[in-house]
Amino acid sequence: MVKPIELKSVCGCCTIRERCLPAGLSDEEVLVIDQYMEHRLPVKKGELLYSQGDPLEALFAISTGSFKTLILHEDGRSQITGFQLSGEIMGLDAISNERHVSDAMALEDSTVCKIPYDSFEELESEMSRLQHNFNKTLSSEIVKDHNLMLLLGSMRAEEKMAAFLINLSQRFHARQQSASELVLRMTREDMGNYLGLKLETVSRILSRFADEGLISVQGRHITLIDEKKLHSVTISA
Amino acid sequence: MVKPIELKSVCGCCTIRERCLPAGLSDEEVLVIDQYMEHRLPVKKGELLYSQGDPLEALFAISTGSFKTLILHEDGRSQITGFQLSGEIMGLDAISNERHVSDAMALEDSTVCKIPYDSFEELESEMSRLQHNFNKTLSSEIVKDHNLMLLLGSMRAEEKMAAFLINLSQRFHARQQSASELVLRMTREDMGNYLGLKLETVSRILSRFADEGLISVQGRHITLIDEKKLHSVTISA
DNA sequence: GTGAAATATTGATTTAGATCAAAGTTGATT
DNA sequence: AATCAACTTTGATCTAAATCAATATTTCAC
Repeated sequence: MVKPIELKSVCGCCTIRERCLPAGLSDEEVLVIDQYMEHRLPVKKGELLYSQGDPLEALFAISTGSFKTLILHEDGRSQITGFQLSGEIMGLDAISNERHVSDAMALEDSTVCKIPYDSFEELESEMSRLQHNFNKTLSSEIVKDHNLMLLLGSMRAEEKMAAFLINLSQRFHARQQSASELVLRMTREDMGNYLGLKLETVSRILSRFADEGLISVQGRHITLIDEKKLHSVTISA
Repeated sequence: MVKPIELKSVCGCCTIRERCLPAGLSDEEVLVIDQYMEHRLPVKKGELLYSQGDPLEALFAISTGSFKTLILHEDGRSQITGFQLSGEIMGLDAISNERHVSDAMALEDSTVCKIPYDSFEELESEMSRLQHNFNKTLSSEIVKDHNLMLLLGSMRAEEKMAAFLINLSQRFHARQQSASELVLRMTREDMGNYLGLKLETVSRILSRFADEGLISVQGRHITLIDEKKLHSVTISA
């Protein structure tokens, strides 16, 4: 009889291991991290994983599904700061003052892996590779945010929409999903909020792109038809 | 004769020590970090500390003066991602893929302290307090960026300008400078770029604020007169 | 100190996207 | 399968900010 190896390691056998926090770690290291985590907790569509003001207890990695994160202004306005897909880490903005400053809402029925932040910092000091990864994770978030600032600050509506679709396409592709058949999980209003546009503008521009043969639109199912042309929209008025 | 103590520790005696990377570290720890740094390197107004594409060699802390950081889009557009003051760390976005993705330009004659990134990561694994601080530093940058997204995505021009002035005022105040007498080091165009506005709009709104008695404007010297009213501009149309 | 270049202000006009409004469409729930 | 609520599309109109344009002012190099 063959002896089962590492039955206990959930991360070790996870299909997204190399696109998640344990990327590049040894099996032994992953096994250690594993012990501190809660794996694949279900979150129903529309549920909040955490909200503004909650004390930081843990970081979350998306196992399956997707989320939106948003911050609230005192006058009631909100800004969606990102749409997160599998392998992406949520809660990073809470490290700053040990309280969440954003809400994280599931866009579909999802599962997340949870690691207490205290444990995480301990593991970090024991595994320099984990520390290195985490610095990169945080830095990538900053780069991503800066790119969104460029989009929000200087792009026109069509350019924003094209950039958004291309970005989603690339991220789906990295997850072995189709790069051209996009199933959007967010509303037109969410897209607009994220891009600094009104929902009507989002709708109009999707229709226009469809008229021009760049994409086809059936509700939230969008097919990229001419990705090259779509890309050219993002770099020229 | 009195024996001088810790003559070698530059950070140890630095007036901004507690608002900089060594915040909260022991004198011994600071002394260690000190050995790896180059202190108070001068950077002339208009000079680039690093630019997009440069390999990440070091992180920089501003000792005196100020900088703007900006990213460039392939079509020539740019977005200023921040204005940095003393004690703030620059180069964080380069950790992600070990290359700078932004330019950092001195807005006035300035001095910076430089720490090689390799050394920094080693120090981090030896000093858990430093690691903790650095996680917070990176997270704060993310929070700051998210707030700018809210501004760029959903605020009107007047609200943006008011929020900008209040933010600068607070940061000057934290540095023992006047919270009401602001000496701006950036052009109207820089402000506009940062806020997603054109320079004419920046100029007009400053004039309007002055007409309404909220501020007074003499070129780049701006005095906040009615800060309460100014704040109310940021939370209501 | 002088002149040129860079920066800032103000006015007139235009326009991209917001707002207001009215149907459609989708999908969840009973 | 019917119903209701949430979401989406499309049209007409409005408006905040951009653009175009003309001076004014500041700054810096010589």
